[in-house]
Amino acid sequence: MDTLVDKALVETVFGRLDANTRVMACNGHKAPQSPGLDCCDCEIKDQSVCCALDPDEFEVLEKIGRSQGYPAKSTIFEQGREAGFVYNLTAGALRLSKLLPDGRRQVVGFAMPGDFLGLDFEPTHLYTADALTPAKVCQFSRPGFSEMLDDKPRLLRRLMNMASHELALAQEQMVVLGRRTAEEKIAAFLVGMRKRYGRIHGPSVHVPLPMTRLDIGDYLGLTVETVSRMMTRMAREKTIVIVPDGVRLLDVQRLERLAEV
Amino acid sequence: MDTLVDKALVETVFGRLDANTRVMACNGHKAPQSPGLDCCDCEIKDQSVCCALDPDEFEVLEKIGRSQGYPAKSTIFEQGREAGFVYNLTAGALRLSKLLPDGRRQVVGFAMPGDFLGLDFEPTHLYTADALTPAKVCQFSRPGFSEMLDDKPRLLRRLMNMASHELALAQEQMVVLGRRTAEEKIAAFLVGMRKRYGRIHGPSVHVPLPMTRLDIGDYLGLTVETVSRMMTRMAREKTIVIVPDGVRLLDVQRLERLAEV
DNA sequence: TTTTGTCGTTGACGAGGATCAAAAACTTCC
DNA sequence: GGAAGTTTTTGATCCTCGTCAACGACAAAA
Repeated sequence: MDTLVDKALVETVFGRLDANTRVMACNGHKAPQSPGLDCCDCEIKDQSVCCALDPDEFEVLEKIGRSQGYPAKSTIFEQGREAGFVYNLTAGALRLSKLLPDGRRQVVGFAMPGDFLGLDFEPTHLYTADALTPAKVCQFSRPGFSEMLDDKPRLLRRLMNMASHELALAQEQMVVLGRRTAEEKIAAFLVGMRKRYGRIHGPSVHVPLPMTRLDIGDYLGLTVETVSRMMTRMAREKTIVIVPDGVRLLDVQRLERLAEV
Repeated sequence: MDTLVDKALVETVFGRLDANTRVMACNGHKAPQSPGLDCCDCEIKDQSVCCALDPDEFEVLEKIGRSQGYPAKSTIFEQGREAGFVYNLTAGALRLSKLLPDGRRQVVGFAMPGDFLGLDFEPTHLYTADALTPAKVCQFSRPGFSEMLDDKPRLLRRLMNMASHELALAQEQMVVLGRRTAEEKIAAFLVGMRKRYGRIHGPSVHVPLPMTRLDIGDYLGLTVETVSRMMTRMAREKTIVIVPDGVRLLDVQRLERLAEV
């Protein structure tokens, strides 16, 4: 089973790293030719798990990992297939979804840069990960990564914290799915997305939505039509503005009131 | 945020322990007078996390932990309150629930003997844990337990696996909440409870239900009335029989078809 | 340019489950 | 044993959201 962790949490967990640490990590080794890791160019290296490592530990990581790009709409891994890797998303956005035999679908999450997938070590993937935008990941072979975990308890401890934070988010999503109205679901979704983007690009009322209305519906337990209706209603009521590729939040307070715990 | 782990998983993770290990753990120390741990009498000591420890490690555990009984309907800990302990349920059943400000409630899980709560280290509890039956827990102070984790990577590794298994269950519950009909939800619930009891007491078509219909409704995102109606309908259709304190499953195949992934 | 496909929006209608109300069954406690 | 409270069941009615259908906007392909 795969685990997804939040970049902002990584930061919390590891503490913001100073420039020194970063340079050490980057200078501690020669960037290998492709395939291999390309960490000096990594957009999020100062926030990802990697920065928890000493230079020598970093060298091990590099041996078992490599950078990999995926075009939009491509599949990183598929539900039911053998799980060979652990992934750290460094750019782009992913949709994580579970499919029922009759075609019904539940989106269990959206991954953003800094998120980690596959921290569990189930033999097969329990959901499918598709790229919503062109995406870049660092991928590590499971046996190698697992061995490394046994060797680096500090790293393991942090991943543990990330996993339990992920569980907290999943339980919060249960409340949304089980006990909230369509309007509240949309509000909770928009506020949640804003929060996640805020951690990466700083707070803003502009919320990019790389996923379709269908994806949002499958995430919130609604149909496309209901998602569309609710969003146009919110736009009519001047709570949001629908813009290409996302929304602009006009009345954040109202949305937060609708979404409040 | 609190983590709940499945006893059967512990067993999987640790491997079934041989009698030798058990005796060692139990003999490795003198059982302290109350308050303190009372491990020699523990019903599930051969399956709980404790058995992952050497005798000397066990001694540390005993220093920071103590056994504690809770009567039915009492609260072990409450959403929003400061989280001072980590809990290992050794007897009874708990309801784990989140409350919205307006009174709506979502049950995020039911804990059974062997389950672990509070593995995360959030400052406050994110849900309330109430005893459905008289319950017994081993509770450990967080600072002490945390220190121990830093010291025992093998223990940490196992707890990590338990946490990510818990996340997998949470994601499966998202599918139930978001994409299943009332009938399918009940079927999934009954099949799931049967599976959990089966791991503790061996497979049986008799499934005890220590929670009320209201609890079940709050777990599945339904009202009491719908839960009651669906269960009586299943009884009318000879799929189940409703007995005092639970149900007897007559047509497991049909239930599993309704609940299938 | 036209064609084709995907995605988003809107409307009409209906069903599944919620809500409201009340009685029955079961517990708990004098 | 009876009284009071809780839990479960059942019925009648309502309403939110799903379903079905059609159209418009937009992008990529021909």
